[in-house]
Amino acid sequence: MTLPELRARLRARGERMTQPRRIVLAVLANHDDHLSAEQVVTAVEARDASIHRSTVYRTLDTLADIGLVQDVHQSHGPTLYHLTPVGGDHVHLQCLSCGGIADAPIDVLTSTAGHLSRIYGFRLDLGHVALSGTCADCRVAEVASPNF
Amino acid sequence: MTLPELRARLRARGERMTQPRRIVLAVLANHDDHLSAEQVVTAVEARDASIHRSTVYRTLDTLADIGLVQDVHQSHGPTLYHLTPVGGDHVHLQCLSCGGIADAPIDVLTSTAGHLSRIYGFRLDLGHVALSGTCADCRVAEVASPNF
DNA sequence: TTAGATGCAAAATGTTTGCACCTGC
DNA sequence: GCAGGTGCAAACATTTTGCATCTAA
Repeated sequence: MTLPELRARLRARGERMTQPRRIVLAVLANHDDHLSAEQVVTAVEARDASIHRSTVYRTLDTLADIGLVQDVHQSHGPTLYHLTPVGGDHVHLQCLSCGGIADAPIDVLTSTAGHLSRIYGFRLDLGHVALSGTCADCRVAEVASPNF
Repeated sequence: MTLPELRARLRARGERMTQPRRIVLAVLANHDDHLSAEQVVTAVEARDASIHRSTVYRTLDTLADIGLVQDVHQSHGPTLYHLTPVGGDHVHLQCLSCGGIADAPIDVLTSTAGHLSRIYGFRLDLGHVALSGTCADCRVAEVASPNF
């Protein structure tokens, strides 16, 4: 999404396009991986040192409310942020061993989502989900040196 | 699981059954819902005020390492703990609206788990998973007062 | 012009750590 | 007796908040 488009979406919600918001959006747009608030703060400060960390936190919060960014919660460590993907949501796979996060298409969860909705009335929030487990690389490493 | 059994499992790992550990286990055994470390601290202090919060954190950590307790990570808020269920793992469904956590049987995720293992080599940690979404009650509330 | 956004400092929240002392085995 | 566990105090990491000031529209 381009900055004018993002601005239009902000305005549509009665929000203003300010310098800090412009820079936060630019930072997120320049990274395809997921960033912690602290990483965003660092990247924002590199562009404009006068922008305060609390503003970055508030901005990420606002953008998440609006739906322009999504937050992912890790098992350990801080919340991560990324621009809402245009092509639709993805699921996050977090490796408890190396901490890495990989994306997977939502259809790995569609049958689960239907199941939960039908049986429990629970509407699964697909983009927000972070599934914990062990990635392929770490499984190999486990076999190589078991229990260590 | 009874205390003697828990003690045996501790000893099997070379760990000691101490007063703080006894009390933490008793507290967890007396709650079928999931408790935050802070809630465990409060309950433990009610039984023995001399037990320090850091000991509770360390104890929960140790017990989780051993596998006697499991930790669940919420979208917002602290890590929750519960005794490892004897009947096998369950999945946690967290409502982003009311914050409530409900349990569901693991089989809602078994097809997803198979899928992830086959296609991505990712081994899903079923008991650790907390799925975000909206619970049935909050969905009803949404319909009653949309966008508020 | 003015509602809403920001900068700052300070606090809140949740958790970890270093170290001297204590205790279960 | 002694390795391992505990209490304490202090640090740490992440995030939130109150308030005066500033700025986009």
